[in-house]
Amino acid sequence: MRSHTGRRRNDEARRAILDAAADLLRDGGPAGITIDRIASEAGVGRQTIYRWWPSKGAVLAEAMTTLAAAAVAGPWSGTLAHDLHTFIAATFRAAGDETTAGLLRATLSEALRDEPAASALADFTARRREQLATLIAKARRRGEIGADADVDLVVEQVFGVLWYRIAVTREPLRADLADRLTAAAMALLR
Amino acid sequence: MRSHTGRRRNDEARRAILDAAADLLRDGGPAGITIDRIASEAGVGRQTIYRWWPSKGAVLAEAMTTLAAAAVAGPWSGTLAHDLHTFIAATFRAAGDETTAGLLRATLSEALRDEPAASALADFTARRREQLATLIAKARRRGEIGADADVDLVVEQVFGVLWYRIAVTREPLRADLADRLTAAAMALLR
Amino acid sequence: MRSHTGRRRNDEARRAILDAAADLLRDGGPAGITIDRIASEAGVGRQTIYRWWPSKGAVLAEAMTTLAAAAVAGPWSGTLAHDLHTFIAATFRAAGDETTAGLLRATLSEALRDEPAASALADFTARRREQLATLIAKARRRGEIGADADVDLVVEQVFGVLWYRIAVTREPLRADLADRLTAAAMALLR
Amino acid sequence: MRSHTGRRRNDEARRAILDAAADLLRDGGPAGITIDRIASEAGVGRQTIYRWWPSKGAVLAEAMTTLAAAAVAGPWSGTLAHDLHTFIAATFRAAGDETTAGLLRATLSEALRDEPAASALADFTARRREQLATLIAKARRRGEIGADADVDLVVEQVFGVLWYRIAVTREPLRADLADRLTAAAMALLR
DNA sequence: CCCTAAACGAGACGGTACGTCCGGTCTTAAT
DNA sequence: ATTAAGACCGGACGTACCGTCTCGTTTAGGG
Repeated sequence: MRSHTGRRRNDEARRAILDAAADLLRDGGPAGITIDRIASEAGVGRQTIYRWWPSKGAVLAEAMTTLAAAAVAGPWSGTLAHDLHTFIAATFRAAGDETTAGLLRATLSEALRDEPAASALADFTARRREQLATLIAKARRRGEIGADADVDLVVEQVFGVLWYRIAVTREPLRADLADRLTAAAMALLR
Repeated sequence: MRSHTGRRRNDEARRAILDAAADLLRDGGPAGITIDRIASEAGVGRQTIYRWWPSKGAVLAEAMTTLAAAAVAGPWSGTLAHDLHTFIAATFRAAGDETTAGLLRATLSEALRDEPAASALADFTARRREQLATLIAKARRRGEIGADADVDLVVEQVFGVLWYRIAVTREPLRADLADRLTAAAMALLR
Repeated sequence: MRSHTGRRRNDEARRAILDAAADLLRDGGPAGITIDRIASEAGVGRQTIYRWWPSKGAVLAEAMTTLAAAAVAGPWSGTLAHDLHTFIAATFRAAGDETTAGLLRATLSEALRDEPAASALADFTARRREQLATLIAKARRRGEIGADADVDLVVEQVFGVLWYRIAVTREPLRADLADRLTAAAMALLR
Repeated sequence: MRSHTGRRRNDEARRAILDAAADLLRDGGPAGITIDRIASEAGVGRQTIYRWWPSKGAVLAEAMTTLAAAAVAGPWSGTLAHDLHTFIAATFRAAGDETTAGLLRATLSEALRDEPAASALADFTARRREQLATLIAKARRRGEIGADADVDLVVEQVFGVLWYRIAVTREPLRADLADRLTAAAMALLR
């Protein structure tokens, strides 16, 4: 039994909801996710979900963000080729996990039809792109790459391939794909 | 009023359904699409849809395929750099059209939760990848590119960036993006 | 399993709904009645109820009318004293049955907060008053009662006492009450 | 602003709650009454209501009792015909007021589905019946009426007609109805 | 030429999920 | 200890869709 927190938001309930969303995705796939099921799995009233999130997609997006935030790469060596590979490989490894992949798919599916989910997903992905862009920008400041390299395109290629596999082809994200993408990125950045 | 065709499939009804799906997408976005609305917009009984398509996603996928099939590139010059640009630019131009983009989004959203839609989308995208791969393979046979070029990766990068923009960031697909992608692809293939 | 009737209203479903409402009242009292429970007890989708009745109260009112219509009095002797007693006794006997009484209470409770139920109840009770008034009017035409007798008041007294016991005091409707009411009515009409 | 009374029950809050219940009834009818609304209209926490009343119906019943207690009849002349008319006319006048009528309806509606409200209503109506019965009993002791008069039935007829109009037909309680009822009662009592 | 078979528009049906509203319980922080 | 505030769990409400079904109509094409 969860203990009441009076007129403050109950953080245990919040975590129970996010966990329940992730659990249900792992078991039933994105189709079987409903607010009802999340609520009953979390032992929570439906209203408690609607009090804090505007829609199902927003819950999924937050669950996804939480899970993905756990998967940070590093440590950084200071060499672009190496750090790029570290970043891409870690990203692909995390996204390749079936629970996370399911979460990404379900969030994307909601985002495609629900505005709050769309902006939550946009925030999340923008932050990820920025991380990668920052990594490359540092290398540029170190003089490792040319001033005219199309950094934004490389960034979009990396995440483009990631999401294309996750959402469209559902091919597994194997480690060698990260290697090949890193090689291509280095070739383009010089 | 549409005329009855007795015990043969009524092709006018088929087209009316696909048109209605596209129209509804244009007006209301992917969220507002329902079988009911497609049926009543097309002046068709719901059963007529279920008789010929297994699910809403399959209707959307066919509507998308029909629309996308109209947008063929060419003519081919026989030079990779030029033909690649022709292909990518035509593809991006077609996908950049708001009706088509909505159709892609809606189909993807359905495909993420519905098996028939998923395989229809997989077929469609596989065919597109194959077209691009064939284009490049011809250039390889002509000796324009190295034998060890990572053709599949280039193909995935092109469509990855396309779908990433369509589905995730919703940034417009401007012509210069096609240029930059072509340049990057040529750099990787050379 | 109930058989489909295509695009015609399914009368078996209608009866199942009314029966379910009556059954639930018998078992659980007016508090435990919900549209959900009626639907699942009747083996019916909730929408099927909303398609044909504007509110829960309207369902209850129809169930009540159906049940009450079954309880007709008679035969008529042509003597006011006797026929009045027949009518009142039959009415009280029917209303005294616990299922019917529960239905009357539940309908009244809904009618007090829901317009469709209120007008359904008003119709039903108006018809009942009219039956009694007609009975007395015939006796007047036969010269059994005075021309200046306050017939409407007698009618209201009879049904007033009935509903007062049903709704307010919940005292049982015993047979001797019908006798006493008949005697009082005859005294006022004579 | 209401002043705190520390660890003693705040009687101003009590009155605010009863007033709020009556106000909401006047404005929105019995359907729109909720504990939430009563609380916020009274500027009171919900728990303060539950601390002192077992249910919404009990609040309504107390509000009703309070309002009805204000409407006392009299003065008494000592003649049955006159005093009976005084009582009935005052009762009907009070119940004919729309706020009071709404309160009676709402209380009855709750009483039909909620035990505490039912017994509060039973108490209230029993007290009213007793008042009328006492009035008639005094006349009997004075020898104004026969020893075998069916006093209880007359009492039930008076309140039966009152509640029947309030709850079932919603016809207005006009003054002439009180006159006719008094005449009928006198005729039955002799 | 008729008669059966299939396709069609229509819409009722059994279900499931939605998002809202309310009831009754609990805790906090202020008085 | 009582109060205002408000989060919490539970559950009913009325709506929107889904996918299935049957009806009555229309035409095609085989006997």
